[in-house]
Amino acid sequence: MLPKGPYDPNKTEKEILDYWLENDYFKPEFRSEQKLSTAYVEGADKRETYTNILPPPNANGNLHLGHMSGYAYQDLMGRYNRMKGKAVLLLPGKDHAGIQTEVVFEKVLEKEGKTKKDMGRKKFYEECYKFCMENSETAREQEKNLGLSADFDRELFTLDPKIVKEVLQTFIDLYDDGLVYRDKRLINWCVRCQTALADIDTEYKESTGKLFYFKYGFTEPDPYAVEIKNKYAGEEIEVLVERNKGMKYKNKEGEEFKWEFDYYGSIPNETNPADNSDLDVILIGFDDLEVGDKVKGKTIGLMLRLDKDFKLIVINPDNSEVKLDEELDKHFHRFSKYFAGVHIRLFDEYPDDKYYNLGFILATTRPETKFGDTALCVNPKDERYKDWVGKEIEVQTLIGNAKLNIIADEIIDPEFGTGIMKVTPAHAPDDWDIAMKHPEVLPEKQCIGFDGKLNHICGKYEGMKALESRQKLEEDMKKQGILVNLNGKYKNRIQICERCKNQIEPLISHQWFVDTDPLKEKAKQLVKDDFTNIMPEGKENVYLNWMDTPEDWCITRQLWWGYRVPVWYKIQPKEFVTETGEVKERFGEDIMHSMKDYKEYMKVQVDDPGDKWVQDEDVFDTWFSSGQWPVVTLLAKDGDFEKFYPTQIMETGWDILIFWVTRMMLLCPYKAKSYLLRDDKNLDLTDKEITPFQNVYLHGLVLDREGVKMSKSKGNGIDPFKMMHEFGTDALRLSFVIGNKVGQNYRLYEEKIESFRNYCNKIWNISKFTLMNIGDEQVQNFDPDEIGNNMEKDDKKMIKHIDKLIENSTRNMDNFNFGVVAQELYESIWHEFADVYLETIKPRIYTKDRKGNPINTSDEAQDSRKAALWTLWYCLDKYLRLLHPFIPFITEKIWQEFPKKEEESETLMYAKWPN
RNA sequence: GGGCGGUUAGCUCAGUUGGUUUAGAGCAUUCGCUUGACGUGCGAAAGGUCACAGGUUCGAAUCCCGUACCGCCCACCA
Repeated sequence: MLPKGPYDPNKTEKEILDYWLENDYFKPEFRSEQKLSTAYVEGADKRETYTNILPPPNANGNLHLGHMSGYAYQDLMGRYNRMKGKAVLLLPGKDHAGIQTEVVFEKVLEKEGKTKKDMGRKKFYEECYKFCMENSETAREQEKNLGLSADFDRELFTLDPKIVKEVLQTFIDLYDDGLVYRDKRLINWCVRCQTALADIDTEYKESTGKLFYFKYGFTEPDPYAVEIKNKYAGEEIEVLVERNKGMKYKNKEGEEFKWEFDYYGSIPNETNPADNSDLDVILIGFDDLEVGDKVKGKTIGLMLRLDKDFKLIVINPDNSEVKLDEELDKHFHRFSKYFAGVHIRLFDEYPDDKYYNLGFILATTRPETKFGDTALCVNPKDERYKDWVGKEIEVQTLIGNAKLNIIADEIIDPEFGTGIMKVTPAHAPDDWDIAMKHPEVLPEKQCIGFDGKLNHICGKYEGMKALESRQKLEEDMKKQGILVNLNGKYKNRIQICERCKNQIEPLISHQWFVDTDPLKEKAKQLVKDDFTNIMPEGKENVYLNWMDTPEDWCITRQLWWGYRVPVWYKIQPKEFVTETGEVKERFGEDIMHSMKDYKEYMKVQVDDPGDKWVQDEDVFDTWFSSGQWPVVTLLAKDGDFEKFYPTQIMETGWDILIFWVTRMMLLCPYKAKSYLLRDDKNLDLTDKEITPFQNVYLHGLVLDREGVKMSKSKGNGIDPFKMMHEFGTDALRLSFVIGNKVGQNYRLYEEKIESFRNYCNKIWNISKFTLMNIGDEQVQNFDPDEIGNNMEKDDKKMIKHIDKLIENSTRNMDNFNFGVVAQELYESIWHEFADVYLETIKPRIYTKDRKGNPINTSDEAQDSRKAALWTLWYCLDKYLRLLHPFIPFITEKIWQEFPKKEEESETLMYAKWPN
């Protein structure tokens, strides 16, 4: 008998959980003596295995709703497969989560007034390990409370010695196979975290900044420009209006465009000292002019162009309305778009000859990287700069003169800025690529250090933080006449660290990289050939697209928390920047070695080679280890790999498809292969044997009521444990699943969970009603044939309905349509079974009327009653089985009281899925 | 710039290889109900041109083409 009153989840769950755990039901090795149990095995266990290596949550904090929703899916699939007769292994774990944990733990230390540096590497590692172990314990309890039927004795931490051993071995294998290498390269550097980051560990943020147009002016003033300046500065002159609005020009592609300007003229009867033609004049502040008019104005400045076609700027002194800044800005942009190196000098602002030099105008958002420029680059098709390509120029900078090559590359967009770019290979990814393509461009001239400050090659700016120096540079460039224009509201996107949100500084440094090309090929093919199937289907494209990006994977991080790289150097390598900004690494005798030469100074092995050898300071990217998770977890216990690999499913959120699933698909097939070939190099392995999982099920993210992703910082999260306490774990689990489909985000709020609490209570009451009416009857032992003969129309209809439901449910479970299954069950049990069937049979099953007089006493009525009771029993039996994967606690509790055949499984967990 | 998803009742969402039905559920709304499992309930009601426009079909929310709007991911912006 079930207790009276509404369903009490808190009490029941504890009782049922203990029951499950005490009996080792969560272990794949569980065997039962009961013949109807799916764990009943005669002789050796030859049950098919079903394995799900669970995504390990980060060991640095509490579990949240997102974790819980994943567990709900993982567990329901596990329980379903258990009921289908498979030996089910759900293998739990906890992730050390490298950089994230280091950041979190540093904050913990900060509160205690301690720092990482004070503690030292060893102590820090130990303390952080302890911190993670404590958190893991809490998380483990929470996982258990959710009813997650995982084998907790097999739980692993990513820094567990057994795991570490295998992860390091993978690195060594990759090295031996030439798939990892050490290289000096431009990487994303987080100045706050003091580590390199892979592209994927960075984000972009919208920002409004300044776009600086500055001049790389030639070292000598242009004599003609000086001559014009000296002749006309401040003069009143008469100008002949030459042309009017709408003159047509041809642009660099040969297309005609309309060059709109206001007024334009020439100085009659004068000789241009530059080339003996009339000197062109830009007129500002004159109205309604006609060609042929003569006007008087004051010369206020000179527009200089790289091709020496100078233009004098003349303003109408009588027009007080003219806004000079706007007018000049307009002209600057018009001219710079079509002509090389246009800039404007105002006679009174720039009286000295030295300002009248020619030079290139460049646009940049990061003037502080100027000191690292090693070339100028233009588009090869750009007519404006064609003649300059291949030449070397000497230009003025804020800290002295510099020589720069002018090169051409398709990557340059002629439309951007002035169509000419400064190449700063040590501080910008595109520039680095250009330097790699053009051997004449020096790639390494670093002017910003790992501390994010300008270094010694920046002269008086040394020691300033990159961002701080920008203001100072702006002032100085203005003072020296180098800044020719400034767009103060330029919108761009800045790259930031995913973890700490500080701006990324691209820097050159030595790191270890995985040559991903061959691994990506394999990973792509495994999915294309359906050895691994990704759900939802649409995400397969995302996966394949990522596999097509050619970039190698930077796997070293300059942290303390993680797997220390198993590489030893003869003398500790230390990066430094030479007098000229070149990045070097100190190896023994201060020599830069090629990769081949490295080997003399470097050993890749786990054990310490002894004196004079120092271990690499770096640790591996956390994804390098979690990317091997399905293999290394199974290698931790003897025989597991052989038994459980490849696994059947990887269930995780779609948001980490790129982060994690891709990495597993890169490393697991490789790792599985290299493990299997350890003893027998000639083994012939099939793709089916090495792929880590047959299916990838990507669940949606949990959103709040408004459709916004739940997060700590927004404070819109729901505490799953509060929900479990208030409404029951089954209700919470159901709320993740019901009416939801693969890959789709879904909104969650209390009322939803509450409604499933009500549903559980309904099931409770239906069961109470059923058991109460069955009473002492041995329904389970009734002869179905005899009952069939006595059945009435309602019974048959109900049986037919439930048979159809079973068929649908099984098909949908197999097709991963769990939301549909749960919803159909919901509607069936409530609106068919309870609302209709239960009500119609009441008159048949009661033995007494309202007054207590016996009824239904005739043989015929008794037969009919038995048929109804049997049907009740039959249906509830099926419902309990079908519902169990979704709401395990309440169904198990009812199952315990439910009339069962003698050989039936004692636990619903191993009761057969109906068919 | 490349890709993906969504658009169905007031709100949140299902709709399972096109057809069992008048397109369903939950929440909210209205009316009624101490009916012997359940008020965490029961009975009833109201609420939808399935984004828009075309096509395929005996038949379309479902398949195809296009449009609009919303959301997301990736790449790039000197």
